[in-house]
Amino acid sequence: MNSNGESTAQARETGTLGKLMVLLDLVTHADAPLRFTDILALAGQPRGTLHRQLTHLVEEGLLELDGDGRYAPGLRLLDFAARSWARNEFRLIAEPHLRDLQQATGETVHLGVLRGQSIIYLDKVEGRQPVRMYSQIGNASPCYCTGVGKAALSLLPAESLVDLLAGLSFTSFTASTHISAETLLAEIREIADQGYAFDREEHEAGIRCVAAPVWSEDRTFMGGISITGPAYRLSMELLHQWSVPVQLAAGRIMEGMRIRLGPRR
Amino acid sequence: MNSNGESTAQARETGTLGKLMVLLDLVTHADAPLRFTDILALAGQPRGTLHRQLTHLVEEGLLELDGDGRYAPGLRLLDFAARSWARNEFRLIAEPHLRDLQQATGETVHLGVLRGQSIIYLDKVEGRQPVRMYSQIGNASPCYCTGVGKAALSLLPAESLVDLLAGLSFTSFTASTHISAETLLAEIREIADQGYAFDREEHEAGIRCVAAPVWSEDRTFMGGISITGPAYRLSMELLHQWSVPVQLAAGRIMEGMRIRLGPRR
DNA sequence: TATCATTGTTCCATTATTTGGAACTTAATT
DNA sequence: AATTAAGTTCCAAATAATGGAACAATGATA
Repeated sequence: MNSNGESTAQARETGTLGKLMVLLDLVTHADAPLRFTDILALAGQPRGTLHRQLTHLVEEGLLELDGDGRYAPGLRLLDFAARSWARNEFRLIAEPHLRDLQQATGETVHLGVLRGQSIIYLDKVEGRQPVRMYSQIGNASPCYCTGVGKAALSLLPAESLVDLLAGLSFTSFTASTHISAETLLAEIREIADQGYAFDREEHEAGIRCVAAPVWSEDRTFMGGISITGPAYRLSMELLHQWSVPVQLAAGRIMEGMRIRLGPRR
Repeated sequence: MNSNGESTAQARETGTLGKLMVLLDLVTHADAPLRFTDILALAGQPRGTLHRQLTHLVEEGLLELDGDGRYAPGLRLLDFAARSWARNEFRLIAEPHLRDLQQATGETVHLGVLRGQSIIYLDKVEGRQPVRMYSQIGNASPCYCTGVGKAALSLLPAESLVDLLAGLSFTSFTASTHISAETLLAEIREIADQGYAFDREEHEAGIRCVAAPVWSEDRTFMGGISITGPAYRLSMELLHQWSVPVQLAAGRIMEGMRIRLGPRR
Protein backbone atom coordinates (compact mmCIF):
# COMPACT_ATOMS: atom_id res chain seq x y z
CA MET A 1 0.00 0.00 0.00
CA ASN A 2 2.84 2.34 0.76
CA SER A 3 6.06 1.95 -1.17
CA ASN A 4 8.01 2.64 1.99
CA GLY A 5 6.20 0.10 4.06
CA GLU A 6 5.56 2.93 6.50
CA SER A 7 2.48 4.84 7.39
CA THR A 8 2.19 8.38 8.66
CA ALA A 9 -1.04 7.41 10.39
CA GLN A 10 -1.07 7.39 14.15
CA ALA A 11 -4.21 6.41 16.01
CA ARG A 12 -4.21 9.50 18.20
CA GLU A 13 -7.30 10.60 20.02
CA THR A 14 -8.33 13.76 18.30
CA GLY A 15 -11.99 12.95 18.12
CA THR A 16 -13.72 13.70 14.87
CA LEU A 17 -10.61 15.05 13.19
CA GLY A 18 -8.60 11.98 14.05
CA LYS A 19 -11.15 9.67 12.46
CA LEU A 20 -11.24 11.75 9.31
CA MET A 21 -7.48 11.84 9.08
CA VAL A 22 -7.33 8.07 9.21
CA LEU A 23 -9.56 8.05 6.15
CA LEU A 24 -7.47 10.66 4.40
CA ASP A 25 -4.40 8.58 5.10
CA LEU A 26 -6.11 5.53 3.73
CA VAL A 27 -6.93 7.16 0.45
CA THR A 28 -3.66 9.04 -0.03
CA HIS A 29 -1.60 5.95 0.77
CA ALA A 30 -3.45 3.75 -1.69
CA ASP A 31 -1.81 3.04 -5.01
CA ALA A 32 -4.90 3.98 -6.99
CA PRO A 33 -8.22 5.71 -6.44
CA LEU A 34 -10.50 3.66 -4.18
CA ARG A 35 -14.17 2.82 -4.52
CA PHE A 36 -16.58 3.34 -1.67
CA THR A 37 -16.66 -0.37 -0.97
CA ASP A 38 -12.87 -0.64 -0.90
CA ILE A 39 -12.70 2.05 1.72
CA LEU A 40 -15.56 0.43 3.59
CA ALA A 41 -13.58 -2.77 3.89
CA LEU A 42 -10.37 -0.99 4.87
CA ALA A 43 -11.92 1.40 7.37
CA GLY A 44 -14.24 -1.12 8.98
CA GLN A 45 -16.97 1.39 9.75
CA PRO A 46 -20.73 1.41 9.24
CA ARG A 47 -21.73 2.40 5.73
CA GLY A 48 -23.76 5.42 6.76
CA THR A 49 -20.99 6.83 8.88
CA LEU A 50 -18.33 6.29 6.27
CA HIS A 51 -20.46 7.82 3.57
CA ARG A 52 -20.99 11.03 5.48
CA GLN A 53 -17.32 11.27 6.41
CA LEU A 54 -16.22 10.88 2.81
CA THR A 55 -18.80 13.43 1.71
CA HIS A 56 -17.39 15.93 4.17
CA LEU A 57 -13.84 15.32 3.02
CA VAL A 58 -14.90 15.77 -0.59
CA GLU A 59 -16.78 18.97 0.20
CA GLU A 60 -13.68 20.38 1.78
CA GLY A 61 -11.54 19.46 -1.20
CA LEU A 62 -9.36 17.04 0.73
CA LEU A 63 -10.63 14.17 -1.37
CA GLU A 64 -12.05 14.10 -4.86
CA LEU A 65 -14.72 11.84 -6.26
CA ASP A 66 -14.53 11.13 -9.97
CA GLY A 67 -17.28 10.11 -12.37
CA ASP A 68 -16.68 6.42 -11.68
CA GLY A 69 -17.23 6.79 -7.95
CA ARG A 70 -13.55 6.54 -7.14
CA TYR A 71 -12.01 8.60 -4.35
CA ALA A 72 -8.62 10.22 -4.90
CA PRO A 73 -6.58 12.74 -2.90
CA GLY A 74 -7.90 16.26 -3.38
CA LEU A 75 -6.00 19.06 -5.02
CA ARG A 76 -6.61 21.41 -2.14
CA LEU A 77 -3.84 19.47 -0.45
CA LEU A 78 -1.45 20.83 -3.07
CA ASP A 79 -2.33 24.39 -2.26
CA PHE A 80 -1.81 23.80 1.46
CA ALA A 81 1.49 22.11 0.82
CA ALA A 82 2.74 24.78 -1.55
CA ARG A 83 2.22 27.37 1.16
CA SER A 84 3.65 25.17 3.87
CA TRP A 85 6.77 24.60 1.81
CA ALA A 86 7.25 28.08 0.40
CA ARG A 87 7.49 29.68 3.82
CA ASN A 88 9.21 26.99 5.83
CA GLU A 89 11.96 28.83 7.69
CA PHE A 90 14.20 25.85 8.13
CA ARG A 91 14.21 25.15 4.41
CA LEU A 92 14.66 28.80 3.42
CA ILE A 93 17.71 29.12 5.62
CA ALA A 94 19.18 25.81 4.50
CA GLU A 95 18.71 26.26 0.78
CA PRO A 96 21.86 28.23 -0.16
CA HIS A 97 24.01 25.85 1.85
CA LEU A 98 22.46 22.87 0.10
CA ARG A 99 23.34 24.45 -3.21
CA ASP A 100 26.93 25.04 -2.13
CA LEU A 101 27.22 21.44 -1.07
CA GLN A 102 25.79 20.25 -4.34
CA GLN A 103 28.25 22.41 -6.26
CA ALA A 104 31.19 21.22 -4.21
CA THR A 105 30.45 17.53 -4.63
CA GLY A 106 28.46 17.32 -7.83
CA GLU A 107 26.07 14.89 -6.17
CA THR A 108 22.47 15.18 -5.01
CA VAL A 109 21.86 16.90 -1.69
CA HIS A 110 18.82 16.37 0.54
CA LEU A 111 17.31 18.11 3.54
CA GLY A 112 14.95 16.10 5.74
CA VAL A 113 13.18 16.43 9.06
CA LEU A 114 12.02 13.85 11.57
CA ARG A 115 8.27 13.69 12.03
CA GLY A 116 7.02 10.78 14.07
CA GLN A 117 8.86 7.74 12.77
CA SER A 118 9.39 9.18 9.31
CA ILE A 119 11.76 11.53 7.61
CA ILE A 120 9.97 14.09 5.52
CA TYR A 121 12.15 15.52 2.77
CA LEU A 122 11.99 19.30 2.65
CA ASP A 123 14.37 19.94 -0.20
CA LYS A 124 16.50 18.31 -2.83
CA VAL A 125 19.20 19.87 -4.98
CA GLU A 126 20.33 17.95 -8.02
CA GLY A 127 22.84 18.66 -10.72
CA ARG A 128 21.91 19.53 -14.26
CA GLN A 129 18.78 17.53 -14.93
CA PRO A 130 15.64 19.58 -14.24
CA VAL A 131 14.21 18.28 -10.99
CA ARG A 132 10.93 16.44 -11.18
CA MET A 133 9.19 18.41 -8.44
CA TYR A 134 7.69 16.53 -5.56
CA SER A 135 9.81 13.62 -6.80
CA GLN A 136 11.40 13.42 -3.41
CA ILE A 137 10.22 16.55 -1.68
CA GLY A 138 7.38 15.90 0.69
CA ASN A 139 8.01 12.18 0.62
CA ALA A 140 8.03 10.36 3.92
CA SER A 141 10.76 7.75 4.25
CA PRO A 142 11.60 5.46 7.15
CA CYS A 143 14.04 6.89 9.67
CA TYR A 144 15.91 3.63 10.34
CA CYS A 145 17.42 3.08 6.89
CA THR A 146 18.23 6.54 5.57
CA GLY A 147 21.27 8.66 6.32
CA VAL A 148 19.19 11.69 7.21
CA GLY A 149 16.97 9.51 9.38
CA LYS A 150 19.78 8.02 11.40
CA ALA A 151 21.43 11.42 11.75
CA ALA A 152 18.13 12.80 13.07
CA LEU A 153 17.70 9.91 15.51
CA SER A 154 21.16 10.63 16.92
CA LEU A 155 19.76 13.94 18.18
CA LEU A 156 17.10 12.38 20.37
CA PRO A 157 17.57 12.09 24.13
CA ALA A 158 18.16 8.48 25.21
CA GLU A 159 14.66 7.91 26.50
CA SER A 160 12.76 9.25 23.49
CA LEU A 161 15.07 7.30 21.24
CA VAL A 162 14.34 4.02 22.98
CA ASP A 163 10.61 4.74 22.88
CA LEU A 164 10.74 5.50 19.18
CA LEU A 165 12.79 2.43 18.35
CA ALA A 166 10.40 0.26 20.35
CA GLY A 167 7.55 1.41 18.14
CA LEU A 168 9.31 0.72 14.83
CA SER A 169 8.43 -2.14 12.56
CA PHE A 170 11.36 -2.93 10.33
CA THR A 171 11.09 -3.68 6.65
CA SER A 172 14.09 -5.25 5.00
CA PHE A 173 14.49 -3.11 1.87
CA THR A 174 17.94 -4.49 1.05
CA ALA A 175 20.37 -7.00 2.51
CA SER A 176 21.94 -4.31 4.69
CA THR A 177 18.79 -2.75 6.14
CA HIS A 178 18.69 -2.75 9.94
CA ILE A 179 16.03 -5.18 11.08
CA SER A 180 16.40 -4.92 14.83
CA ALA A 181 16.30 -2.08 17.32
CA GLU A 182 19.50 -3.39 18.97
CA THR A 183 21.88 -3.05 16.03
CA LEU A 184 20.22 0.22 15.06
CA LEU A 185 20.61 1.65 18.54
CA ALA A 186 24.29 0.71 18.56
CA GLU A 187 24.86 2.50 15.26
CA ILE A 188 22.95 5.57 16.37
CA ARG A 189 25.14 5.89 19.47
CA GLU A 190 28.17 5.72 17.23
CA ILE A 191 26.66 8.40 14.98
CA ALA A 192 25.96 10.61 17.99
CA ASP A 193 29.66 10.35 18.89
CA GLN A 194 31.15 10.99 15.49
CA GLY A 195 28.60 13.52 14.26
CA TYR A 196 27.74 11.99 10.89
CA ALA A 197 25.91 8.98 9.47
CA PHE A 198 26.14 6.73 6.44
CA ASP A 199 23.52 4.95 4.44
CA ARG A 200 25.31 1.84 3.16
CA GLU A 201 22.70 0.84 0.59
CA GLU A 202 20.20 0.24 3.37
CA HIS A 203 17.14 1.75 1.72
CA GLU A 204 17.89 1.17 -1.92
CA ALA A 205 20.46 -1.18 -3.38
CA GLY A 206 23.25 0.71 -5.12
CA ILE A 207 22.58 3.99 -3.33
CA ARG A 208 24.84 5.36 -0.61
CA CYS A 209 24.98 8.60 1.35
CA VAL A 210 26.71 10.58 4.10
CA ALA A 211 24.52 12.70 6.33
CA ALA A 212 25.00 15.16 9.18
CA PRO A 213 22.39 16.15 11.74
CA VAL A 214 20.84 19.63 11.79
CA TRP A 215 18.46 20.97 14.40
CA SER A 216 16.76 24.14 15.56
CA GLU A 217 17.43 25.25 19.10
CA ASP A 218 13.83 24.76 20.13
CA ARG A 219 14.03 21.20 18.78
CA THR A 220 11.05 21.81 16.53
CA PHE A 221 13.19 20.64 13.64
CA MET A 222 15.44 17.66 14.12
CA GLY A 223 16.74 16.43 10.82
CA GLY A 224 19.73 16.25 8.62
CA ILE A 225 21.33 16.94 5.29
CA SER A 226 22.91 14.37 3.08
CA ILE A 227 24.96 13.80 -0.05
CA THR A 228 23.52 10.89 -2.00
CA GLY A 229 24.62 9.00 -5.06
CA PRO A 230 25.29 5.68 -6.75
CA ALA A 231 27.62 3.28 -4.96
CA TYR A 232 29.87 2.88 -8.02
CA ARG A 233 30.69 6.58 -7.87
CA LEU A 234 30.62 7.06 -4.10
CA SER A 235 33.15 4.75 -2.48
CA MET A 236 32.97 4.47 1.30
CA GLU A 237 36.34 6.17 1.34
CA LEU A 238 34.97 9.17 -0.54
CA LEU A 239 31.97 9.30 1.77
CA HIS A 240 34.32 9.39 4.74
CA GLN A 241 36.06 12.39 3.18
CA TRP A 242 32.75 14.09 2.51
CA SER A 243 31.69 13.73 6.13
CA VAL A 244 33.67 16.94 6.67
CA PRO A 245 31.89 19.22 4.17
CA VAL A 246 28.47 17.85 5.17
CA GLN A 247 29.14 18.64 8.80
CA LEU A 248 30.44 22.09 7.89
CA ALA A 249 27.33 22.82 5.84
CA ALA A 250 25.16 21.59 8.70
CA GLY A 251 26.99 23.95 11.04
CA ARG A 252 26.47 26.90 8.71
CA ILE A 253 22.75 26.16 8.47
CA MET A 254 22.43 26.17 12.23
CA GLU A 255 24.43 29.37 12.47
CA GLY A 256 22.11 30.88 9.87
CA MET A 257 19.11 29.96 11.97
CA ARG A 258 20.54 31.57 15.05
CA ILE A 259 21.20 34.80 13.18
CA ARG A 260 17.92 34.87 11.36
CA LEU A 261 15.63 33.72 14.10
CA GLY A 262 17.32 35.43 17.01
CA PRO A 263 19.17 33.99 19.98
CA ARG A 264 16.03 33.06 21.91
CA ARG A 265 15.38 29.92 19.95
CA MET B 1 -2.68 38.05 3.54
CA ASN B 2 -2.70 36.10 0.33
CA SER B 3 -0.54 37.32 -2.52
CA ASN B 4 -3.28 36.48 -4.98
CA GLY B 5 -5.98 38.31 -3.17
CA GLU B 6 -7.90 35.05 -3.34
CA SER B 7 -8.80 32.47 -0.78
CA THR B 8 -9.39 28.80 -1.27
CA ALA B 9 -11.63 28.82 1.79
CA GLN B 10 -15.33 28.29 1.31
CA ALA B 11 -17.66 28.44 4.27
CA ARG B 12 -19.35 25.13 3.57
CA GLU B 13 -21.28 23.27 6.19
CA THR B 14 -19.20 20.29 6.97
CA GLY B 15 -19.60 20.46 10.70
CA THR B 16 -16.51 19.95 12.76
CA LEU B 17 -14.24 19.43 9.76
CA GLY B 18 -15.39 22.64 8.14
CA LYS B 19 -14.55 24.67 11.21
CA LEU B 20 -11.13 23.13 11.47
CA MET B 21 -10.41 23.72 7.80
CA VAL B 22 -11.18 27.41 8.22
CA LEU B 23 -8.47 27.50 10.87
CA LEU B 24 -6.05 25.59 8.70
CA ASP B 25 -6.72 28.05 5.90
CA LEU B 26 -6.13 30.93 8.25
CA VAL B 27 -2.73 29.68 9.29
CA THR B 28 -1.54 28.51 5.89
CA HIS B 29 -2.60 31.75 4.20
CA ALA B 30 -0.82 33.94 6.73
CA ASP B 31 2.51 35.42 5.73
CA ALA B 32 4.22 34.26 8.89
CA PRO B 33 3.58 31.90 11.80
CA LEU B 34 0.75 33.15 14.01
CA ARG B 35 0.50 33.29 17.78
CA PHE B 36 -2.50 32.00 19.66
CA THR B 37 -3.83 35.51 20.22
CA ASP B 38 -3.48 36.43 16.54
CA ILE B 39 -5.57 33.44 15.56
CA LEU B 40 -8.03 34.23 18.32
CA ALA B 41 -8.63 37.66 16.82
CA LEU B 42 -8.88 36.35 13.25
CA ALA B 43 -11.10 33.38 14.01
CA GLY B 44 -13.40 35.18 16.42
CA GLN B 45 -14.05 32.15 18.58
CA PRO B 46 -14.04 31.53 22.32
CA ARG B 47 -10.58 30.92 23.70
CA GLY B 48 -11.34 27.48 25.06
CA THR B 49 -12.78 26.25 21.79
CA LEU B 50 -9.97 27.64 19.71
CA HIS B 51 -7.37 26.18 21.96
CA ARG B 52 -8.72 22.67 21.68
CA GLN B 53 -9.13 22.95 17.93
CA LEU B 54 -5.55 24.08 17.48
CA THR B 55 -4.35 21.30 19.76
CA HIS B 56 -6.13 18.74 17.63
CA LEU B 57 -4.68 20.15 14.43
CA VAL B 58 -1.20 20.06 15.92
CA GLU B 59 -1.65 16.50 17.17
CA GLU B 60 -2.58 15.43 13.67
CA GLY B 61 0.45 17.16 12.18
CA LEU B 62 -1.60 19.59 10.12
CA LEU B 63 -0.20 22.49 12.11
CA GLU B 64 3.03 22.83 14.03
CA LEU B 65 3.67 24.77 17.20
CA ASP B 66 7.21 26.05 17.67
CA GLY B 67 9.05 26.90 20.87
CA ASP B 68 7.83 30.50 20.74
CA GLY B 69 4.17 29.52 20.67
CA ARG B 70 3.76 30.27 16.99
CA TYR B 71 1.58 28.13 14.75
CA ALA B 72 2.80 27.22 11.27
CA PRO B 73 1.53 24.82 8.60
CA GLY B 74 2.47 21.24 9.42
CA LEU B 75 4.78 19.08 7.38
CA ARG B 76 2.29 16.26 7.19
CA LEU B 77 0.63 18.38 4.53
CA LEU B 78 3.72 17.88 2.36
CA ASP B 79 3.42 14.13 2.58
CA PHE B 80 -0.23 14.24 1.61
CA ALA B 81 0.50 16.56 -1.28
CA ALA B 82 3.43 14.53 -2.54
CA ARG B 83 1.15 11.52 -2.82
CA SER B 84 -1.69 13.50 -4.30
CA TRP B 85 0.60 14.88 -6.97
CA ALA B 86 2.65 11.79 -7.74
CA ARG B 87 -0.38 9.75 -8.71
CA ASN B 88 -2.62 12.36 -10.28
CA GLU B 89 -3.79 10.73 -13.49
CA PHE B 90 -4.48 13.94 -15.33
CA ARG B 91 -0.95 15.18 -14.71
CA LEU B 92 0.69 11.85 -15.52
CA ILE B 93 -1.03 11.69 -18.87
CA ALA B 94 -0.33 15.33 -19.68
CA GLU B 95 3.32 15.37 -18.74
CA PRO B 96 4.96 14.11 -21.95
CA HIS B 97 2.84 16.48 -24.01
CA LEU B 98 3.84 19.40 -21.83
CA ARG B 99 7.47 18.50 -22.41
CA ASP B 100 6.95 18.34 -26.17
CA LEU B 101 5.32 21.75 -26.13
CA GLN B 102 8.15 23.18 -24.06
CA GLN B 103 10.70 21.75 -26.50
CA ALA B 104 8.84 23.08 -29.51
CA THR B 105 8.51 26.62 -28.21
CA GLY B 106 11.37 26.99 -25.76
CA GLU B 107 9.03 28.72 -23.31
CA THR B 108 7.51 27.66 -20.00
CA VAL B 109 4.49 25.38 -20.14
CA HIS B 110 1.86 25.06 -17.40
CA LEU B 111 -0.95 22.67 -16.61
CA GLY B 112 -3.72 23.92 -14.34
CA VAL B 113 -7.13 22.78 -13.12
CA LEU B 114 -10.16 24.74 -11.99
CA ARG B 115 -11.08 24.20 -8.34
CA GLY B 116 -13.72 26.53 -7.02
CA GLN B 117 -12.76 29.99 -8.21
CA SER B 118 -9.08 29.20 -8.42
CA ILE B 119 -6.72 27.56 -10.84
CA ILE B 120 -4.45 25.08 -9.14
CA TYR B 121 -1.26 24.45 -11.06
CA LEU B 122 -0.52 20.77 -11.42
CA ASP B 123 2.65 20.97 -13.44
CA LYS B 124 5.21 23.30 -14.91
CA VAL B 125 7.91 22.55 -17.48
CA GLU B 126 10.68 25.07 -17.87
CA GLY B 127 13.73 25.19 -20.06
CA ARG B 128 17.26 24.81 -18.82
CA GLN B 129 17.24 26.36 -15.36
CA PRO B 130 16.60 23.76 -12.66
CA VAL B 131 13.03 24.26 -11.52
CA ARG B 132 12.51 25.58 -8.05
CA MET B 133 9.98 22.97 -7.01
CA TYR B 134 6.65 24.10 -5.68
CA SER B 135 7.56 27.44 -7.24
CA GLN B 136 4.34 27.32 -9.15
CA ILE B 137 3.05 23.82 -8.68
CA GLY B 138 0.29 23.63 -6.14
CA ASN B 139 -0.21 27.37 -6.21
CA ALA B 140 -3.74 28.64 -6.46
CA SER B 141 -4.22 31.58 -8.83
CA PRO B 142 -7.36 33.52 -9.76
CA CYS B 143 -9.28 32.14 -12.72
CA TYR B 144 -10.25 35.50 -14.19
CA CYS B 145 -6.81 36.82 -15.09
CA THR B 146 -4.84 33.78 -16.17
CA GLY B 147 -4.82 32.09 -19.55
CA VAL B 148 -5.42 28.67 -18.07
CA GLY B 149 -8.18 30.12 -15.91
CA LYS B 150 -10.08 31.70 -18.75
CA ALA B 151 -9.64 28.61 -20.89
CA ALA B 152 -11.10 26.52 -18.05
CA LEU B 153 -14.03 28.91 -17.60
CA SER B 154 -14.86 28.55 -21.28
CA LEU B 155 -15.70 24.91 -20.56
CA LEU B 156 -18.43 25.66 -18.05
CA PRO B 157 -22.09 25.43 -19.02
CA ALA B 158 -23.70 28.89 -19.24
CA GLU B 159 -25.49 28.67 -15.92
CA SER B 160 -22.53 27.51 -13.80
CA LEU B 161 -20.40 30.14 -15.48
CA VAL B 162 -22.75 32.95 -14.54
CA ASP B 163 -22.97 31.67 -10.99
CA LEU B 164 -19.22 31.49 -10.68
CA LEU B 165 -18.68 34.95 -12.14
CA ALA B 166 -21.30 36.38 -9.79
CA GLY B 167 -19.28 35.14 -6.83
CA LEU B 168 -15.96 36.59 -7.99
CA SER B 169 -14.33 39.56 -6.37
CA PHE B 170 -11.94 41.16 -8.81
CA THR B 171 -8.50 42.41 -7.90
CA SER B 172 -6.79 44.68 -10.38
CA PHE B 173 -3.32 43.14 -10.62
CA THR B 174 -2.33 45.17 -13.69
CA ALA B 175 -3.92 47.80 -15.94
CA SER B 176 -5.39 45.10 -18.16
CA THR B 177 -6.91 42.84 -15.50
CA HIS B 178 -10.64 42.25 -15.97
CA ILE B 179 -12.49 44.00 -13.18
CA SER B 180 -16.07 43.25 -14.12
CA ALA B 181 -18.03 40.12 -14.80
CA GLU B 182 -19.50 41.65 -17.99
CA THR B 183 -16.27 42.14 -19.93
CA LEU B 184 -14.95 38.84 -18.62
CA LEU B 185 -18.07 36.98 -19.72
CA ALA B 186 -17.81 38.49 -23.18
CA GLU B 187 -14.21 37.34 -23.52
CA ILE B 188 -14.98 33.86 -22.24
CA ARG B 189 -17.70 33.44 -24.88
CA GLU B 190 -15.17 34.43 -27.49
CA ILE B 191 -12.69 31.93 -26.07
CA ALA B 192 -15.32 29.19 -26.13
CA ASP B 193 -15.81 29.91 -29.86
CA GLN B 194 -12.20 30.03 -30.92
CA GLY B 195 -10.86 27.34 -28.57
CA TYR B 196 -7.94 29.21 -27.05
CA ALA B 197 -7.29 32.06 -24.63
CA PHE B 198 -4.69 34.76 -24.09
CA ASP B 199 -3.35 36.36 -20.98
CA ARG B 200 -2.43 39.88 -22.09
CA GLU B 201 -0.39 40.83 -19.03
CA GLU B 202 -3.51 40.56 -16.90
CA HIS B 203 -2.01 38.84 -13.87
CA GLU B 204 1.53 40.08 -13.99
CA ALA B 205 2.88 43.02 -15.97
CA GLY B 206 5.23 41.89 -18.70
CA ILE B 207 3.96 38.31 -18.78
CA ARG B 208 1.82 36.93 -21.58
CA CYS B 209 0.47 33.52 -22.47
CA VAL B 210 -1.67 31.43 -24.83
CA ALA B 211 -3.75 28.69 -23.32
CA ALA B 212 -6.05 25.94 -24.53
CA PRO B 213 -8.70 24.15 -22.50
CA VAL B 214 -8.33 20.50 -21.48
CA TRP B 215 -10.93 18.42 -19.72
CA SER B 216 -11.72 14.87 -18.68
CA GLU B 217 -14.90 13.36 -20.01
CA ASP B 218 -16.43 13.09 -16.57
CA ARG B 219 -15.70 16.81 -16.07
CA THR B 220 -13.76 16.07 -12.90
CA PHE B 221 -10.88 17.99 -14.41
CA MET B 222 -11.59 21.20 -16.23
CA GLY B 223 -8.43 23.10 -16.86
CA GLY B 224 -5.96 24.10 -19.45
CA ILE B 225 -2.38 24.18 -20.63
CA SER B 226 -0.47 27.30 -21.50
CA ILE B 227 2.74 28.65 -22.96
CA THR B 228 3.96 31.55 -20.86
CA GLY B 229 6.76 34.04 -21.24
CA PRO B 230 7.93 37.64 -21.15
CA ALA B 231 6.05 40.09 -23.37
CA TYR B 232 9.24 41.31 -25.06
CA ARG B 233 9.85 37.82 -26.42
CA LEU B 234 6.23 36.77 -26.96
CA SER B 235 4.53 39.19 -29.35
CA MET B 236 0.78 38.87 -29.70
CA GLU B 237 1.45 37.74 -33.25
CA LEU B 238 3.63 34.88 -32.05
CA LEU B 239 1.03 33.92 -29.48
CA HIS B 240 -1.58 33.76 -32.22
CA GLN B 241 0.67 31.36 -34.12
CA TRP B 242 1.21 29.26 -31.02
CA SER B 243 -2.51 28.89 -30.47
CA VAL B 244 -2.24 26.01 -32.94
CA PRO B 245 0.38 23.88 -31.14
CA VAL B 246 -1.26 24.50 -27.74
CA GLN B 247 -4.58 23.28 -29.04
CA LEU B 248 -2.94 20.28 -30.66
CA ALA B 249 -1.18 19.38 -27.43
CA ALA B 250 -4.46 19.78 -25.55
CA GLY B 251 -6.10 17.42 -28.02
CA ARG B 252 -3.38 14.83 -27.56
CA ILE B 253 -3.72 14.97 -23.80
CA MET B 254 -7.44 14.33 -24.04
CA GLU B 255 -6.87 11.50 -26.47
CA GLY B 256 -4.34 10.04 -24.04
CA MET B 257 -6.91 10.14 -21.28
CA ARG B 258 -9.47 8.32 -23.36
CA ILE B 259 -7.00 5.57 -24.19
CA ARG B 260 -5.58 5.23 -20.72
CA LEU B 261 -8.75 5.56 -18.73
CA GLY B 262 -11.04 3.72 -21.07
CA PRO B 263 -14.00 4.97 -23.10
CA ARG B 264 -16.38 5.05 -20.18
CA ARG B 265 -15.11 8.31 -18.79
C1' DT C 1 -36.57 -8.04 -20.30
C1' DA C 2 -37.36 -9.52 -15.61
C1' DT C 3 -34.94 -10.96 -11.51
C1' DC C 4 -31.48 -10.95 -8.27
C1' DA C 5 -27.24 -9.15 -6.27
C1' DT C 6 -24.32 -5.59 -5.43
C1' DT C 7 -23.21 -0.98 -4.53
C1' DG C 8 -24.27 3.45 -3.01
C1' DT C 9 -27.43 6.93 -0.41
C1' DT C 10 -30.70 8.77 3.00
C1' DC C 11 -33.02 8.89 7.55
C1' DC C 12 -33.40 9.54 12.49
C1' DA C 13 -33.36 8.24 17.49
C1' DT C 14 -29.30 7.37 20.26
C1' DT C 15 -24.74 8.43 21.68
C1' DA C 16 -20.59 10.99 21.77
C1' DT C 17 -18.15 15.14 20.85
C1' DT C 18 -17.80 19.87 20.65
C1' DT C 19 -18.89 24.20 22.67
C1' DG C 20 -18.04 28.33 25.43
C1' DG C 21 -18.12 30.73 29.71
C1' DA C 22 -15.47 31.00 33.69
C1' DA C 23 -11.93 29.76 36.77
C1' DC C 24 -7.20 28.91 36.84
C1' DT C 25 -2.06 28.96 35.79
C1' DT C 26 1.81 30.89 33.85
C1' DA C 27 4.59 34.46 31.73
C1' DA C 28 5.57 39.21 30.78
C1' DT C 29 5.48 44.16 32.14
C1' DT C 30 5.57 48.16 35.13
C1' DA D 1 5.64 42.94 44.26
C1' DA D 2 1.71 44.11 41.82
C1' DT D 3 -0.59 44.21 37.56
C1' DT D 4 -1.75 42.86 33.12
C1' DA D 5 -1.75 39.85 29.44
C1' DA D 6 -1.31 35.18 27.48
C1' DG D 7 -2.25 30.56 27.57
C1' DT D 8 -4.63 26.34 29.63
C1' DT D 9 -8.10 23.47 31.93
C1' DC D 10 -12.87 22.32 33.36
C1' DC D 11 -17.71 20.93 32.85
C1' DA D 12 -22.91 21.43 32.08
C1' DA D 13 -25.38 22.58 27.85
C1' DA D 14 -25.68 22.55 22.84
C1' DT D 15 -24.45 20.36 18.77
C1' DA D 16 -22.74 17.04 15.73
C1' DA D 17 -21.52 12.20 14.78
C1' DT D 18 -23.07 7.51 14.94
C1' DG D 19 -24.97 3.26 13.07
C1' DG D 20 -28.74 0.34 12.06
C1' DA D 21 -32.15 -0.12 8.79
C1' DA D 22 -34.83 1.21 4.99
C1' DC D 23 -34.36 2.93 0.41
C1' DA D 24 -32.45 3.82 -4.36
C1' DA D 25 -29.55 2.97 -8.16
C1' DT D 26 -26.67 0.21 -10.73
C1' DG D 27 -25.15 -3.93 -12.83
C1' DA D 28 -25.05 -8.84 -13.54
C1' DT D 29 -27.60 -13.11 -14.76
C1' DA D 30 -31.08 -16.00 -16.50
